[in-house]
This record gives sequence, C-alpha cells and structure tokens, in this order.
Amino acid sequence: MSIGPVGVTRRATISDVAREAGTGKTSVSRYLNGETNVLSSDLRARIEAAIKRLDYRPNQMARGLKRGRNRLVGLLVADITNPYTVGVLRGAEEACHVLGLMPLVCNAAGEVEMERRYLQLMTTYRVEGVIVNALGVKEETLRPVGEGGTPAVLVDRTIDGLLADMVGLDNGNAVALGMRHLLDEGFEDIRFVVQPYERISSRRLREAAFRSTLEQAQRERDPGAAPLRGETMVLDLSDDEAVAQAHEAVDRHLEAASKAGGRRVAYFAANGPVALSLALHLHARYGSRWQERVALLSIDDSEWAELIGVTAIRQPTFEIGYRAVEFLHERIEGAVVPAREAMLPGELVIRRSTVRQNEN
Amino acid sequence: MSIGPVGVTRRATISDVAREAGTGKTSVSRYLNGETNVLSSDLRARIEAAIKRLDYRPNQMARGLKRGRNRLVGLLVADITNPYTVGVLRGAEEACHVLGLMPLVCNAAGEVEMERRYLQLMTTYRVEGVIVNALGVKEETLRPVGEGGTPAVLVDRTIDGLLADMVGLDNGNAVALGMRHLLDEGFEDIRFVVQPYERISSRRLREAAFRSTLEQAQRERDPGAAPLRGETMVLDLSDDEAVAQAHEAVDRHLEAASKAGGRRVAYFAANGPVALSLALHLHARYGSRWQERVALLSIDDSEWAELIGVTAIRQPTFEIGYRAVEFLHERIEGAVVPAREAMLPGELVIRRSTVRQNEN
DNA sequence: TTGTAGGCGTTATCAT
DNA sequence: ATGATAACGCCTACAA
Repeated sequence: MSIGPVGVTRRATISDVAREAGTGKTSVSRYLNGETNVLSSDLRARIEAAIKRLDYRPNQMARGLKRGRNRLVGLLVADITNPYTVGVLRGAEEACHVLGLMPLVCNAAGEVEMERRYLQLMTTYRVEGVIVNALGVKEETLRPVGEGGTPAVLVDRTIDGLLADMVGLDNGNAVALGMRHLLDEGFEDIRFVVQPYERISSRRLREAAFRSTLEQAQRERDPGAAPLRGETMVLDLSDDEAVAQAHEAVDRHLEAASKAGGRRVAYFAANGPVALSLALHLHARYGSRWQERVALLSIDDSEWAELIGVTAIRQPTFEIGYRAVEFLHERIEGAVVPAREAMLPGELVIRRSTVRQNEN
Repeated sequence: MSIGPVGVTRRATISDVAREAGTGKTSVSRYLNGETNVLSSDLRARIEAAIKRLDYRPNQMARGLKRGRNRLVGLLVADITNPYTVGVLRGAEEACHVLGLMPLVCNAAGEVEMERRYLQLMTTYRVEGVIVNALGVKEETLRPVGEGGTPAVLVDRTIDGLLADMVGLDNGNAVALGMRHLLDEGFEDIRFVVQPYERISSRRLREAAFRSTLEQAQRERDPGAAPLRGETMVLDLSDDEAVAQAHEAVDRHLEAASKAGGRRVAYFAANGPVALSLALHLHARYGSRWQERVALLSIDDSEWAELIGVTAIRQPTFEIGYRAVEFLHERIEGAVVPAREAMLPGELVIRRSTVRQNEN
C-alpha cells in the first residue's frame, strides 16, 4: 500500500496540495509548470514535500479544459491486424513520447462505420490532431489544411478532396525496384495482385507503376525476344467468394503457364495481406514445395516472408509513423504551410523465392 | 467544407447552442443526457436544430471533470509487436465499444520504464480503470482490489502481491493438450523452450505444467519402454548473445539425437515469439525442409504457423481481451467482489509438423 | 417545463 | 515573491 490516505482514496487536487503546503493554489500551479525561479526555495521545498506526501498528480483533463490543449492526438488505423499498421503505430508512439503527446489509438477493424464513429469520438475528447490511415472516410469528416479545424495527417493514402499532410511509401519507386529485380532474374510472366484499388490511392499508384514499368521494359526489350506477359489481378480479401475465385484463376494461370513451357512466372503482391492470401493458397494447393513452381514477391516484409524465403520490399513503417507525428506536431504548434507529402523509400530484401539457384 | 462558421473555427460550446436555440444551458444539457421527456417538443426541436447548425459536440473532458468519470480506460500492453497482444487488443476494443468506453492504448514496447511512465500518464488522464499486460510493474504502482484506487484487470500474468482480477489462458490445460498430442504421436524426446520464467506467472505455470505432465506420462509408461526424455530450455529473446547460444544448444541436441538413433524429437515453444525464433534458426540451419528433422509445437497460433504447417495451441485472444474489459467495467460500475480469475481454454490445431505422414 | 447559480481542477489575470 | 479570483465547458441542485 502506498503512502497517503487510506480507504476510499479521492485523488488529491491542487487545493489539497496548497493547503498541505500552507500556501495558495497559484504557487502550486507555478511549481507544476516549472516557473520555479519565481518561488522562494523554502516554498518550493514545502510544495515538493506536500506533493510527494499526497501522491498528487495534476489532472490533465482540468488542465486541458483551461488551457485548451490536452496533448491528446488520435491515431486512427484501418486494421491493427496488419503488421504494416503495427509498425506505423510503433513509430508514431515513439514520436508522441518524445514530443510529449499522448496517443489515443483507435482501430477501425476494417469497418468504415467504426472509422467514422471513432473520428467523432476523438473530436469529442478534443484531440489536438489526428493521424489517419483511412479506410473510407469522406473529406467532409475531416477539415482541409488551413481551415482551422483539427489538424490531420494522412498515412499511406490520400482522401479525395482533402488537402492534408501525408506520409507513406514511395510507391512508384518501390514497385520499380521489385519489377527490375524480377526482370533481371528472367521472369517473363508477371502477375500483379492487388486489392480493389479504385478508391485507395496507394493501391492505385502501385498498380499504375506496375503497368508503366512493364510497358517500359517491353519497349526496351530485345526485338527478337518473346514479349513479356503481365497482368493485374484484383483480390478482394473482404469477400470470401471472390478470394476463392481469384485463387482458382491463379491455378488456371499456373497450369497454362506450365503447359506452355518453361516461362518463369512470378506473382507480385501489392501488400502483405495479399501476399499472405496467395502464399496460403499456394501452400494448400501445391504443398510445401510450392515455391519451386511460382515465385512470389511482396510489398511489405514480414516474419513469414523471412521464414519461408520470400522476397519482399520492406516499408519503413516505423519511420512513416514517426514522420506523421512530426508533421502533426508542427501543425499543432501552429505551422501554416501548404500540405506536404513525405514519400519514404522501400527496401528490396532479396530471398530465395525469386532467385535461380538450387534448393537449399 | 462543412456547415458552420468559417475561418478559425472555435468549437461550439453548450452556451453557444443555448444562445442559438434561445434557451438556457440546462435544457441543452438535459437534451444531451437524454432527459428528453422533460422537454417540450418545441424546445427539443430548437435545440436539435441548433446543435446541427453549429456542429456541436459535447466536450468529454469538461463532462468528465464535472461528473468524475470520463469513460477512458487504459490498455497497457507489453509489446504490440506480438500477435497475442493484437488479438487481446481487438477483443478489448470491441468490448469497450459495446460498453461505451474509450480505450487508451499504450505500448510499453518491452521496456519496463515505459510501462511505469505510461501507467503514470494514464492516471494523469484519470482513466477509470486499466487493463495491464504487465512487463515488470511492481505492486506499489497499482492498487489492490478494493483499495479504492483505479480498478485494474491483469491479462495473461499476475503481479506479485497484487490482488486483482485476471484473465488469461488456462496454462495447465493448454500444455497438457500439447503434451498429450506429442506423446500420442510417439515423440520421446521433448524440449520445452521458454523465456526466462521466474518473474512471469504464465511462463512459470507453463513450465511447471510441462514438467508435471512429463513426469506423469513417465509413470504411466510401459515399464519396458525406453524412458522419456524431456528438458526445459530457457531462451532470452532480449539478449542476442543468449539467443545465439541457445540456438547452438539446439543444434547440438539435434546432432546428438540423430546420432543416437531414431528417437523422434520435438520442440515445444512456450509462446509465439519463442516459436518464431526457433523456426527462423532451424530454417537458416537446416534449410526449408527442416521440419523433416524436428517437430515444432507452439503455444500461440499465427499466420506463419499455418503457412508452414506447424502445430499450435490457439489462445482465445479476442475473448481474453473482451472478458478483461467486462471485468473492468463491473469494477468501474462499483462491483465489490473478491478478485476473480478467468482461465480460458486453448485449442489444439494439429498440422503437418507433428504427425507422421508422407511429405505432401 | 425551464432557468439560475455554483463547482469540478486547472491556469491566467491582476493585485499585493 | 505570493495569493485571491475569474474563467474553461459542463452538470446538477435548487428555484421558479
């Protein structure tokens, strides 16, 4: 049991401390806010003692009420189940910690409705700013930069019509990195698999980068060589039936490819969840040696990718989260600059899956 | 742009609404708190309109200050990187949502110091209760049940000297489940791998269960049969060097076992991170066919376990989180019952790794 | 049915 | 150097 009043312990207030120290609330407040140079060392000591004796902790809520800022920032993520999210969260929390902010983490768990409600709830707690890894919020819900509303920083994806800071992967570069590697390794039939991408900017950008990279490679190819094959395939993970159909399409593709001869085929997953879905299916369909049949490359690195030797493009998730909070902090402190964009580079991690060599 | 005042938008207060509706704050407050039966339908309509017009949202902070409850509950987790934690978080968030609580998620990221600070920070925000997946906090930091302090519910592990509700896996049963399976499958040399377990109750319980199960099996064994082999091995994931040494010990063990003849050996990982560490090492050491050499079974199921066919004991993480919040909620609402314990059952998921059959 | 006044725990303003 | 006192936005007697 800690020191202090026993029984039903009402938390000590600033008045309690003042009384205990034989002084007024003002001086205690001054002590708390570091205006210690304005206090006689005697009084300072008394206050310090009283605080310790009562185990006093200033009430942030009351503080926030008075000052108009409570140091709370909302972190709204689309799906905490995604390792990408966890990485971002870690970086964001660390930055908050350094900057004296208190993160209010909310997980929309893939549901747009949840996302809207949490956003409301956050404003209700008067968060000073929000970091949003959006699922489907509309522009009306947030306020454009400079509108005087709660500052917002977007992560990984933009929101149509919303002018705000945004931090994410340099998608074009990341895809190009992966494609160059696949082409260098001699793959001639590449399928880019991505979740429905019309409404999510990062997916859109990745898909576009895939096509443009492919076309360019085609143009630069030996005139005599067989033409490259490349196609985009949509995989809607929220729809079991669609997933099953997509998996079947994969099977047909591989079947056809193997019949047609030795063309080396690769699947390029636009993100971790897609890669996992593919890997699970391939494992179920072709057994544990499935990688001898198809190559897999994925944006988003993960434990399992390392474990089974799948090449990946690692996103700097920690830094993305960190930078997002830094942006937000600047806004909170009153910066009035145009919307910014930080596109961080991905890193290619080459593993067995995509290189020619004998089975280990 | 949303409706309402443009420019630097100060959020509307209850007074603004009252003025806009041509009434007093009291009526607005009543409206907000659902005492709508005490209001003339005319006034009600005017208030409703005013609220909409001003886009008014009551300030939870001010509300909490007055009422003494702000609906905030702290969720302090040891390591958000652990899928177990994510599962618990999901359940806890869902329960919060249902019960009208606002989760304040904090990740100690494996650092005891962080944990202490976050706990302080939370009390500073006057959370109504905390859910703690402890790393190393001491009893003094929290208050025992019934002491009138902030109610706390423990997850997965107890804290020495602290009487509080606790929710977690039924460790004894889970380990027995796994052991029975291994023994049924004919494994005769089983190594239980666990992080340093003196100070973490769940690890201690699992280790103890391992030994007792083993001894019992030994006693019930055919007198003629060769004695079972079983040993506990400590793997300190926070110490790279220790990890390397442990991995070497694994190698020596496997070497010896294979020389000694056909004894089937299995590794039983006490949790997910341990299992991953082992799997990564075995993969690096023996290549992708490592499972033909050793069997691995793990408490904690995961994506990768499914992907490479590792048998696991799934923890009901979602439910653990959910139950924890339910317990907490009861305390918050004033329940004064003795400390409770909810031990939820694990589920054995059998996969290729531990069964005799041909390679798929 | 409606409104007035006081206070929750802080900080800011203004005296002393 | 120190202390009253009035807000901050809300809720809750109490009054009308």
